[in-house]
Amino acid sequence: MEEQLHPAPATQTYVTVILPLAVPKPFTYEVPEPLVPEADFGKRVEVEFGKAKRYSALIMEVTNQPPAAYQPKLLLSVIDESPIVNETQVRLWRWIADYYLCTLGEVMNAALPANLKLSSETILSLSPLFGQDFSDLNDQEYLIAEALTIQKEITIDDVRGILQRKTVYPLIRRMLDKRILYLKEDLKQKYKPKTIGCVRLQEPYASQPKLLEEAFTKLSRSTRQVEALMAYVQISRGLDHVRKQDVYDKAGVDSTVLRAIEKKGIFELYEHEVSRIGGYEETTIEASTLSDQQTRAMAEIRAGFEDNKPVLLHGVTGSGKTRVYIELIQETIDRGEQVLYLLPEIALTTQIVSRLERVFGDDITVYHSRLNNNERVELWNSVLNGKPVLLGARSALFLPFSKLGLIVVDEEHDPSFKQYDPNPRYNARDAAVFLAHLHGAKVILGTATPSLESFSNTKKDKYRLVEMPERFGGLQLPEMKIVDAKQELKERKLQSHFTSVLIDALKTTLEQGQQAILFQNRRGYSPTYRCTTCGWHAECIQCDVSLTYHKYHNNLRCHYCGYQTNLPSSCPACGDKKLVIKGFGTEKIEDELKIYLPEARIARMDLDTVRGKHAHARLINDFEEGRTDILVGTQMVTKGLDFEKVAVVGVLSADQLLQFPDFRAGERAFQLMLQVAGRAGRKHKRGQVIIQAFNTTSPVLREVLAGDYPGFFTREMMERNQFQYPPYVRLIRITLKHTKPATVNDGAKLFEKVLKKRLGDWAMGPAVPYVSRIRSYYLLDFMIKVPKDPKKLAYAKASIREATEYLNQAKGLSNVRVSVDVDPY
DNA sequence: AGCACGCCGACT
DNA sequence: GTCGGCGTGCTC
Repeated sequence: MEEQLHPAPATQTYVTVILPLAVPKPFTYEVPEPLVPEADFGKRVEVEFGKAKRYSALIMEVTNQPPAAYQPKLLLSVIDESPIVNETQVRLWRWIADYYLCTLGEVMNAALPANLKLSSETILSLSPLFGQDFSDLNDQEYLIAEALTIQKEITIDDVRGILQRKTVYPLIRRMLDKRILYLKEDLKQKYKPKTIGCVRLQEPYASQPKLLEEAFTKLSRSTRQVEALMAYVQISRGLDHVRKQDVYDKAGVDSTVLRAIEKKGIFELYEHEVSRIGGYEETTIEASTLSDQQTRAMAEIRAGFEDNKPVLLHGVTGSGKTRVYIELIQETIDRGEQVLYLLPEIALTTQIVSRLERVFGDDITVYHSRLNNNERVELWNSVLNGKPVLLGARSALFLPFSKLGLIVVDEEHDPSFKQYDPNPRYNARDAAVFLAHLHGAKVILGTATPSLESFSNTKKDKYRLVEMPERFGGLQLPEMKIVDAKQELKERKLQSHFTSVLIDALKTTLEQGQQAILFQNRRGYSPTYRCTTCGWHAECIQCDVSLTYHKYHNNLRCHYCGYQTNLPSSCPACGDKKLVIKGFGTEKIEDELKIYLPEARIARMDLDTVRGKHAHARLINDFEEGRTDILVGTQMVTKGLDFEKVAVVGVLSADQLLQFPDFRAGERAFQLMLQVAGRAGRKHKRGQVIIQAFNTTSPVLREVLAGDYPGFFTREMMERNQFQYPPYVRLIRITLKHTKPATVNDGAKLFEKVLKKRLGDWAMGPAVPYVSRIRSYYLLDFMIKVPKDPKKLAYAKASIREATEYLNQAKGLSNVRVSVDVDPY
């Protein structure tokens, strides 16, 4: 028997991988012999793609089947020791890619935290946590660390140069794991503890106010110290925590004074965690027993779960839905299964989170948009290791759950569960239902104002409906009032945007030491900069929209692309200097309110004022602790906030909500008004809701007034049926874009031809959208209404693909971009 | 998504 | 004569 020097391997191994790019299909690589044992599903691998690009790709399949048409490249390395995703996750990805018409790579991009997606250009720096102790490092790690002490920042390509080798990802991953390296962006978001410096009295003064006089005597040698103590006493009335800063401001002292008083045993300085622990539901949420209503709801929910149906929990604000969730979560944890609790992003910073944290302690983790990349990876791993409860916004859907038992989608109706702009344009609520199906988990969708989609699903017995119509503890629903602004205008009682009814109510509120929330929808009513002579107004140079005036920065900005410019001193069109700011934004409301209620402390909460990392929490904290009387804000004031002392809630202009040019305007208006109304009146007192409107005849207003969801549902469904809108049909919006208007037009004509040939009058368009140009791209929209039938949906999607291919094969039109939005919101 | 290849205008 | 504009097609 002759001996072979190089026995050929019996079979060659290949892997198909997803690349983190918008390439339509998976790619295949050959696995070099030594890497074969490591190459498994769900691990990342380093691959060369194109001429010199390297990416970390994800293994989808290991096979012995060589590709027929080409010779695959070799895999460079296997990055992970164990898989970072499981098969269930990838099944969800596939469903999303298929349902929402995008590539797996795009879904993967949305799903994986940035730290798990290394590429050649990724910039590395030395971790601030890593000292100068190089003794634990091996030779290669040492070389990189040394280079970083000299250069501060290097790219992964630089690492290749330093080490004189091509495969560096596994090494870099190990160094990231060991906290030697950081990715650059992490440094931008340094960890800041969520605390504010506060001051309080030490014992015995804290519990015996009578002794304060003695304290004043003790300090009498220093006037500044007396002033500080006096300031403290004045500020502290009715507050749980007094900020050092407030004492500094009021008494005109600095920290040395406070520290001196601390030394004398009177003050104590401490850091107060900025948690928004509210007063109201504390007692109800943690009550050990369920109310009758909650008990009944639990039974109905269980019955729905038994039948394997998602449950829609329709409970008015204050009915104690959270208490029910807690019960369900506890049961799930006790079974040793995981829970995913989805909330709209903005609601993640509110009281509901701290409530759940108090109940579940370390079992709960919050997945925030503000986490940095290392924290994200840590969280990813903790879910992988079986963390029981995960609270997060829509992207939390992608975390590596292994044994999910329950998904809670809170505020189910909220439009922010739908992502648009970057693919995948998925709806997290709907994807959650599918994810639950994959895990055999239960789903509960909760809201005070169900979306028409979900509610109609209960009518079709696709979902099970559970109702909680009463507020917890017999709380009364607020008194609702619609004020006719047109009438007041006639009677000359209207003061700019405020009716006399609203102003009077606010005055009473302030006199009684209560608080108020005013809601102003932002969309379409932002302040613009106009010339009074010729009517010119400032427009974005890249988008077809007016620029919005921002008082805080004193400049003009585009809300679509972020473009900003200074105020022109004279009109660019006619040269006149009579330029004015026109509009009706929250900023303007705030200013004008100060005229009518000069003594009120007013704060504004909108996209501009909550931009900073802690700004949002701070606004809420101030309001909660009584440092503000009136909170003026946009949608965000409607989300998950409960304040005890809110006596009045005002909706400044219902007209704006109702007149919005969208088939969902009525639904949105109904939801928003009821949500804001839910903020009024808590523990002791019945609240008041004042809705101002010029046109008071809309049926939606009547339904809001009566809190009549069934009436609203029936009427709205009739309209949707009449005009063929969801939930009666499925909508798909297709947007074509190009930098040249003529090119999009030509493209749209071609696209239309194919689409209409296949889809007939399901297809509508092309139409110029409301905003016709964004970031220098001209847009044209098609809308497709597909009957609710899976086969027809598949046919419609195939037709869209065909039309897109046809368009991109046409000469001169290949770079017309086509984006598809299934179930647009 | 990148990136190279390739074919037509304003410049040393 | 070349530099460079971006339209086109490909990447295992």
